[in-house]
Amino acid sequence: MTKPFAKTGDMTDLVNSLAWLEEEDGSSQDGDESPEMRGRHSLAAGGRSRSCTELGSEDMEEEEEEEEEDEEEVGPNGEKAPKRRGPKKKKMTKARQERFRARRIKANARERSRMHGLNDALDNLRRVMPCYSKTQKLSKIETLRLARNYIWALSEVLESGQSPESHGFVEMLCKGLSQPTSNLVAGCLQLGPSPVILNKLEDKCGGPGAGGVVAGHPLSYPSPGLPSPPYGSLEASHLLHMKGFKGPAYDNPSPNECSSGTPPYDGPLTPPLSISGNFALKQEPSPHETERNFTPHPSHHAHYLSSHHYPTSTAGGLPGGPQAHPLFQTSRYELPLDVAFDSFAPSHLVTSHVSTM
DNA sequence: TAGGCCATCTGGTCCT
DNA sequence: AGGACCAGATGGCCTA
Repeated sequence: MTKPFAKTGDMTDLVNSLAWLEEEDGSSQDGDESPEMRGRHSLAAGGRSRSCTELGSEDMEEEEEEEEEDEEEVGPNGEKAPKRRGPKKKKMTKARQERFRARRIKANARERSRMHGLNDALDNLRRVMPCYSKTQKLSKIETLRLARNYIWALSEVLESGQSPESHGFVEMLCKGLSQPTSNLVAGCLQLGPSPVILNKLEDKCGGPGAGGVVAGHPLSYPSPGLPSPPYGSLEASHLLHMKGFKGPAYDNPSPNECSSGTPPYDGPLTPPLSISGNFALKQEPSPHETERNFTPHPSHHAHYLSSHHYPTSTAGGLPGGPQAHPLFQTSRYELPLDVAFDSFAPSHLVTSHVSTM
């Protein structure tokens, strides 16, 4: 942080601050600093410089006051500058300084937890996005963009009966997204495990096989000189959604034709207004808990496999497509996927909404 | 090594 | 006075 120093630019302040810090340094910066933080700040220089500047600013504040007390500021040319208006700052006594410091520490902790809350919310949002992957997280900005597009696209589905399998749907999803994210979304929709989608795409692209789909599908968003991304996943709930969807212009013959392995949702219909209830289901445990409980869809395996390479380094793709990978046959996850995803699916909202229309 | 993304600290502002 | 929110600054990590 340079701001505080910019105030005075005096190195002696830094030295003083350092001295002050030496006394307090034992207790890191905040008493409740998380292990992560400790890790991040294990670099003494980084953490220390922050503390220094921070403390420095306080010390400087104090010194400034002392210096300015009852003195008229003198300009560079010796002329007297007008006295500073406004209420005089209170003298920074030691006690006041400590209180100030304590408040700052508390404020930092609050700010940290506030940001954690924000990030948790963002994570929850990621989980209901079409291309959720635990390992390949969308960036914050991309998550928000995709969310916006997703809402937009779903609205279109509801209002105009546009098929969620249509080009338009994917195009809406990808609007304004970065190339890699667009690729990811397109890849998800192309290579998701849902036979519905695969069949449709195969019809459109003429030719079975994921490779063909990727290569030839008009929805792919090719990076110049790079192959289309490859694998990704359509979040299972979204597949459910698509399966169950019966919009006005939806021509999917029957849900039974979709044999993705996930039965159509036939539980109690969620009223359209149960958004909160729906998301209440997703009051997922803290990230630490989800670490343990995570129940990936097969498509998540694809993501898991590809995540470390996505998006641009996946030059060759998986031979035979993600579904051919052994991991899809030997899942190490035991929870029944359907259950997990039924309770997981934000698609209930849309599905039930549509089905009651 | 540059650029993107992120977590954190910080001071300012507004509100209670 | 204190909390919430915000934006700027900074430095670390990762990837192309």
